[in-house]
Amino acid sequence: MPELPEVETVVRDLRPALVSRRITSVQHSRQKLRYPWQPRWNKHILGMLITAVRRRGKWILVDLRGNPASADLPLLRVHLGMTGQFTVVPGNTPQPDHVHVAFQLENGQELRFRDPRRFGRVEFFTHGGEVEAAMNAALGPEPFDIPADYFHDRVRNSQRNLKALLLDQTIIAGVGNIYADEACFRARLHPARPGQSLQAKECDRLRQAIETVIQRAIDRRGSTIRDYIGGSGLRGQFQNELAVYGRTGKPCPVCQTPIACRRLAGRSSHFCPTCQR
DNA sequence: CTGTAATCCTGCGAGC
DNA sequence: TGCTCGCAGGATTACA
Repeated sequence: MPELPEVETVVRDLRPALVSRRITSVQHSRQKLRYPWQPRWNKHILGMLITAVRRRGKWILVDLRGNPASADLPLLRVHLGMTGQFTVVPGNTPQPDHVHVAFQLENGQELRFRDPRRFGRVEFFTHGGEVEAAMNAALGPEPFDIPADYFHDRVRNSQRNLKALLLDQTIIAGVGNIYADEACFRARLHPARPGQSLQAKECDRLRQAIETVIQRAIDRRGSTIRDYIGGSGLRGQFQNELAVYGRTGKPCPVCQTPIACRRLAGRSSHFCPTCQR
């Protein structure tokens, strides 16, 4: 499940391969994504130059420049959903199943969006600035610079449990099920605790744990549980270092108590009943 | 303001 | 061995 570390890895892989490249053609499958690629976007994007590849939360942003350049800031916005893969390969690489959009580049490389479960999306906007402003308004800060007083306010004034708070993209952008569970474990906090039950010290421990877990996962190129691969097709490595996620019944790495699994905020939530209070 | 659940979808693994 | 079925969950929407 691509969360911030996985998306960041894709962006870092794609950036050197895409920036300063021109899009020479586009293909899309007839199979409909949840938010389908619109065929009318093809003629807009043809010949455009890729000027930057960025990330915000779990969103991938590809900045484009038309010829002639305009003030419109055309933008390609991609979300990997559950099983999305966004990779650059040589154009003659055989097409696997479930490739929904493919962009050919002038250097013979091909940018492919593949997504077996079709939860993902690839969208084009002629006026990217407005879209990005709206997106930013709906997203909380990145995990690396969560203001302590902001986090304190959002968490300690809420009756929602920690799991729900961490999954809420308007509070922090980029955390999903895996890293929410891992952050709670690292902070030694039970994911079912209501936000308002946290002491200031605990709240800060959680904020720190989120940052640390996300950073370490980025360092290991994310977690490949099943489908995730980076922008150059490589698997992640952080799945080998997960303490609780997907480890139901296995011993806690700290105290050996079997890891428990419960549904919280509609998601399976893994935690150590002994370490996490 | 909350929480819960349905929706989209395919592949996999548990269980029989 | 082969089949069915439940589950995995990011974001959005609906509804209690």
